[in-house]
Amino acid sequence: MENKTIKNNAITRQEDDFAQWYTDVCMKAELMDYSSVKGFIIYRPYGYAIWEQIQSYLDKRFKETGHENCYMPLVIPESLFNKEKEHVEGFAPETLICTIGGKNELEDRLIVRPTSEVLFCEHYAKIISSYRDLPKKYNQWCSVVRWEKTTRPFLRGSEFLWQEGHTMHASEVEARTETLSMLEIYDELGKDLLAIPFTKGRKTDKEKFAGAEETYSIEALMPDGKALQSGTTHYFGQGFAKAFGVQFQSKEGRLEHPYQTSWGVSTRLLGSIIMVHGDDNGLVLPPYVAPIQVVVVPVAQQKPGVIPAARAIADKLKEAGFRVVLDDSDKTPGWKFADWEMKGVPLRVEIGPRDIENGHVVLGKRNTGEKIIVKNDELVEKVESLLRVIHKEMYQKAHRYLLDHVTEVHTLEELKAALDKGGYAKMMWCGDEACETKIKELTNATARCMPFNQEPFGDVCPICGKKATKVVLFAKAY
RNA sequence: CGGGAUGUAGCACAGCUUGGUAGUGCGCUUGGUUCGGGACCAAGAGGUCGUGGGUUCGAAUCCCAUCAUCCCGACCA
Repeated sequence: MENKTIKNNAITRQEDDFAQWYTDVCMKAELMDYSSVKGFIIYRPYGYAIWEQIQSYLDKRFKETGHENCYMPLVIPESLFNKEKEHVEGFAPETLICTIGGKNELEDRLIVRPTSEVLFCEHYAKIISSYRDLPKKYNQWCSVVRWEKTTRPFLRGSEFLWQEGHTMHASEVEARTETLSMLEIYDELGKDLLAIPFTKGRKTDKEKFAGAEETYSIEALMPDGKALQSGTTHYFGQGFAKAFGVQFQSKEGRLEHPYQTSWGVSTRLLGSIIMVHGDDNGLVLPPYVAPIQVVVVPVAQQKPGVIPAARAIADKLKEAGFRVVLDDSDKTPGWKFADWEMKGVPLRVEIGPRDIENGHVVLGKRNTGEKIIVKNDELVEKVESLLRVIHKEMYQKAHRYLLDHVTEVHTLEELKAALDKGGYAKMMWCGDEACETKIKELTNATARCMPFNQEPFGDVCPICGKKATKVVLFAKAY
């Protein structure tokens, strides 16, 4: 038999060129396409459908926890944007500004929102006057624009889709609780839907959001050893409220500034999913975020009875609540197998004359390649349990990788070695930004976060030798 | 924004050095045979050579500019 291992639509192998592999998957799995403007990508239906799954999970969680959706304008007058100093300095270098309306030059130029803090503040100032008006817990689903210098699909775009929650609270405690509980929801998104173990922690002052008092993040570790910041929550204190004149009268009759938070995740999550789970055959989607959970592939479909049997199986699974597609296109089965593997569909049902005769089907697991024969009357239960198993296996695989790539370091040499290996270098840190900067200069790695489980394993900062009290994770980042 | 690489049919590429009628493979269309891991035969369709300018009788080919993509560095979700 002739060796036919050369595939028509093969993608670059991960070990040959991980970055090219990533781009190949984005394109070949039909997640996105490039547009004619740098950094602005087309979210194709299959890619957008993954985002819709994330949206529907989060939207439900947000509403359950008392948040309301709204929509703010696309543009911010420059004069308004300039009110909070740190915020402006943080975002000014990457704003897109509209200077012409119709045929006239604008007096107050319009910034295409890079984030909407100032718009929410302006509005909140109008509608909040009493403690009875608090808390205000708004969220919006939208896109934002940041004029990025180098861009990559999903990971860093000039425009990206996200949700941004903006809340105002009467007390500091309540706002701080909100900041942490939204981070928790993001973490659960990883556990429930994306099969990604996130590392939760607080950002150092150097890495925090422009204008925030505290920033927290979920970080995901990619197979090339780089960390990807996948979502952030911010505690603002009263900074923005003061800058924008948001005030309320407390129960005691005092005039006070409310305490504010904001939080967001973006389509960058698609990048996390692609890299964390993907393999040399393409995308591997976690079952609960997969737009298509089961694909039914008929074999020898021209033979009488095969298509109807395949359709009956697809219908049965749809009725049971799974997201199912029947592929009765006139490609060969081998082509379909490879194609749906590229698209990362978690479970495949093969059904041909032999199966029909025996009253069973063949199930193929995308994540392991394993094939399982299942009797027709056990199919629904088996699909349900297999999706659960696949999710668990994918989470555990990613979790194992994460655990294998956290290295405790006590010296600069160990830090460098750990970063060369890839993943997080866990270090005791003195808290001085100068040491952080030095690490960046020497290794190009940044402080990803100070993880929540702070178990000191030393008391000397490897950089300056002074007393170290904080556990920090350093890594190269996307 | 600095350094490097690449833009020729939907995709992958050859042709460029030495200027002279646009090529190959895959994909696509039609018909037929096939179908348990990317099938086969036959006949077809499809390209202002990224874009703009220049040199030339003549430019995919030489020159300049510009745009895009990828990689490596400085900024971010």
